[in-house]
Amino acid sequence: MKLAPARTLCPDCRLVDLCLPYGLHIDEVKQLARIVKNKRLLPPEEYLYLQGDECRSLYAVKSGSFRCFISNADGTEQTLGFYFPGELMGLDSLQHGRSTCSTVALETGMVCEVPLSRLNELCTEIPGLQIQMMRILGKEIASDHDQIVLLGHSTAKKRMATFLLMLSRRYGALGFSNTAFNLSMRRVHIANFLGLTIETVSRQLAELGKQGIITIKQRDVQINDLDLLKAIVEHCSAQQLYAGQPLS
Amino acid sequence: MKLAPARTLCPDCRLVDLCLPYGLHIDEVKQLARIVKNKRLLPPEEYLYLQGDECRSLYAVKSGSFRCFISNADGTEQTLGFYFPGELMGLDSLQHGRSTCSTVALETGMVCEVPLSRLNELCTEIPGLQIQMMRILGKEIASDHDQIVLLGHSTAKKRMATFLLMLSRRYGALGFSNTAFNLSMRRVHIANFLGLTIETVSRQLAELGKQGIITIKQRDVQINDLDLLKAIVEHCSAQQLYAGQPLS
DNA sequence: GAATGAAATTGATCCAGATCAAGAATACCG
DNA sequence: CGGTATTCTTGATCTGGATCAATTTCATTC
Repeated sequence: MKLAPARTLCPDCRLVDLCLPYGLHIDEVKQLARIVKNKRLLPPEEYLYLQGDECRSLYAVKSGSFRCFISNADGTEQTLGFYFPGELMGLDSLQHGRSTCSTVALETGMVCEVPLSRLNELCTEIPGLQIQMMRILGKEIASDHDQIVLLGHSTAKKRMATFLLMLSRRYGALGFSNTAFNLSMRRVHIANFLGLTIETVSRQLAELGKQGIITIKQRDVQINDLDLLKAIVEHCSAQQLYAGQPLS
Repeated sequence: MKLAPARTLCPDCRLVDLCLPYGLHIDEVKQLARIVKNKRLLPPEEYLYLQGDECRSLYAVKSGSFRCFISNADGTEQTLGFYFPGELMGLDSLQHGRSTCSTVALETGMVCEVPLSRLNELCTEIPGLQIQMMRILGKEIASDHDQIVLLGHSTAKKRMATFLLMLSRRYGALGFSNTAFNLSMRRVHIANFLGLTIETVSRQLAELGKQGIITIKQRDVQINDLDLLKAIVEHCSAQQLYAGQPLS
């Protein structure tokens, strides 16, 4: 998922309208580009930052995808989310200047580092940038809320369907197909994100496959019936949807 | 939980160091106080705003407590969190100017309304205020992450213990006792917040009572052994802690 | 292309917490 | 104060997803 060549600056970046500069005037974008430093290329499995690290920057995803997670005292992990191009990582460190989670590259990826001190200064000069920061933070909060609802109230099937639809929407927004994509994360990370075990993830994917709603081969996903997937999310269980008609 | 008389302005409010003005100079606090409007008194069960409402303000809790929740299509609710004095409600509406959740008073409470347009203006004039906003937003994100971890990975007992400790910490921070307090929410809201049923909440509380860790009578909670409660959260199940020694 | 190891699938069993079903305690109100 | 409606507790049973246990599939390396 490489969207832009490495040295592109914000004004020429394809992600300009999906990222921090959204809504800014061209000269404001140039100002912002001036404070962005250290574009960094990360190979798969490399950590961007670790839980507890001092963290005085935000990181925008330029290409690739990332996984953010919390390590518990008992050695287990909880995946908090996945990040795709145009999204801002490290927002939780705004609280104390220290990250409360770790972030790792799922595939080769590039990030743009935005030092917080410079960003704060620029926010006072460019009101639109401050508004956009608030929008991004509000969005992060709203999406965390969605995750809380998902983990608090849903069956395994609904969690799986919600996950696939979330990927579909985000890939679509980036200009990729919203019905055929490649999972950049392993089953264990999906399981971990959805509060399930890998066995359950595997079984749910298999069942969606048997019902013809998706076709899945390892990491390759093809969504055959987006509406049915949405129906699973809106109602509760897929069985109900099929009541009275034979499957497969 | 009435901390301050109704008409107190920010500079004289007891919550000044727990709320939005934290870290500001006295004249900056006065500037902030000038944009705060419509202190509103809400009786129990009254809604501050509804899911989907246009929402161009943030609301600081001055007294009382509030519950924030999302209503699902199937009629179920997910409680996202509880708000106590000094905390800021409505942060998710920063995304689109529309609230993604409903907020309701649990008991008689007072809120201070902070119009977003004025707040944004003031943030460009007072760098400390902008920093504080970022801190508050980062804190909200980090606490949502904690909730995701709790819902994704914990037994009923651990959820219950975590909940009690969270209340203990927050009441303590407000200057109240951190070992004896009154629950302002019903069992159903606790259940709903923790992704459990009321029956499970009731049973877990009863068991903590039998073990002598807490004493609970309806809404009155007395924590007898804070360390043991912490141990339940850090380890996994209380049974392990008691291995080998008779209970009660 | 065979050998090794990691990741994913599939099957069998188990259990924590949900659900169902009474009761008990408390609050509300005329 | 008694009657009614909520809210909470407690007990009995059930079940979705976890756990345990093989396989199978895929990726990597020589």
